[in-house]
Amino acid sequence: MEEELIVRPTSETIIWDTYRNWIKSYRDLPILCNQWANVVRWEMRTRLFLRTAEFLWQEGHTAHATMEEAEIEAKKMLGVYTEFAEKWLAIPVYQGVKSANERFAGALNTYCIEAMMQDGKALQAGTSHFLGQNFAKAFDVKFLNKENKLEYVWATSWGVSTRLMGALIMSHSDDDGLVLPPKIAPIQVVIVPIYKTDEEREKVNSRCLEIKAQLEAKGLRVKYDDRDTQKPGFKFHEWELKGVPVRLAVGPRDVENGTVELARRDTMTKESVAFAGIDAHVVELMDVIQSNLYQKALTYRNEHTFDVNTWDEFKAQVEKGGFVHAFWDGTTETELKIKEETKATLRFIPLDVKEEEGVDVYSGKPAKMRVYFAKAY
RNA sequence: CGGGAUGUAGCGCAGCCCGGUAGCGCGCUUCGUUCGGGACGAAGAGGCCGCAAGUUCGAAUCUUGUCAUCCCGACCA
Repeated sequence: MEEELIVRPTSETIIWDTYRNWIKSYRDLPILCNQWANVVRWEMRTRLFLRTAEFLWQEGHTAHATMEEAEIEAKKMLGVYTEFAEKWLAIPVYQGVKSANERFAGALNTYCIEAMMQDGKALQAGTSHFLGQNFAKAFDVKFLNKENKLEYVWATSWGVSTRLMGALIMSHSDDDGLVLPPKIAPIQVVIVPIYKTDEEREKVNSRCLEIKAQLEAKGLRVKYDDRDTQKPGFKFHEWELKGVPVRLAVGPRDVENGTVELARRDTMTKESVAFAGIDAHVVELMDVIQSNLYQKALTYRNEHTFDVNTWDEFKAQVEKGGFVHAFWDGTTETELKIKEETKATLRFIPLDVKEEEGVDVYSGKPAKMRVYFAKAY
């Protein structure tokens, strides 16, 4: 091949090989490279969307002159991911730090956001690593600082992947299909006309077009399903399956009465609303649905997070699913034993963990904090 | 990689044990009646039975090989 093809599990080696050539002075710092790339992993067992042998992800790599600056960057990106998950995908996440055992190889700290799926299993939704000077040393990336001294750079890397699509699906969907938060729904509103005769169709059609124009003027993404080949009931189910947040149905009676039938995907409720002011009503509803989905997922997550104090409780709860919040003595040994006996992994140490006195739920040794365990994807 | 299973019409499956030249549901086509929550009736179209050998008068069915897919088993997005 003329072009070099690189198959990789992550791009650190490519990036750092390049950084060595790019970074010479403190004036070259900080530096940030962001890319979307396909990466491959050897997976014993794959899982659609959540664990695939090849996946598309976004990865960022930064290098800094100081440790502080790199730490701030790593946490900043965790914040960006948190905001995206919660505000856009409506998926509540816990922010945490991985234990030494779960840490990314080569990182000093691995920050993560962890979500709870509807089946009670945890899912890591994104990570941000504080790499310290490890990669700089491994790839010999040094710079001259203001004092004219040679120093290794401090680094971070962070990423999210198409796994987020799996998280989205598993967080909100129900037996009727996909449920999409308005902010990311490709179609936010679908309009379905109802008619029997050509005459009715004519009337209903112009009303629907009117509504569509009004909604689009407000910046909404609207689909007018005027297919004459499918009947209304069929269309209702089809758009529900695809997760469209709001459906408007307009029939002869509505045109007559100046109303529109409005159905919400998140609550599966229907109501008759006035045609006048429908645009403002729907715009407002987008926010209502967005926050309702988040709230629902948050309630679910909270109801599936349990404080546990004994080993028996621990085992029983892990079996049932959810996050288990328990004292940990801080050793890898205990962490591995717990995993061996329950298949639960230490998901994270909360970012805002508070020190408190306790005894480890497994070893009975003194513990200084509670951490989160769960079975995970 | 280890264990288990499955490949038959566009999709989901039955038939295989007890060989006789393939059937059901959905979907598709036509006509009529329907049309505010996945319509109904009637008539149709559609299949080298994963692939290759073998046994047999005859193979979707038995034998062997081969390919593919799925599920289960300790992971680092």
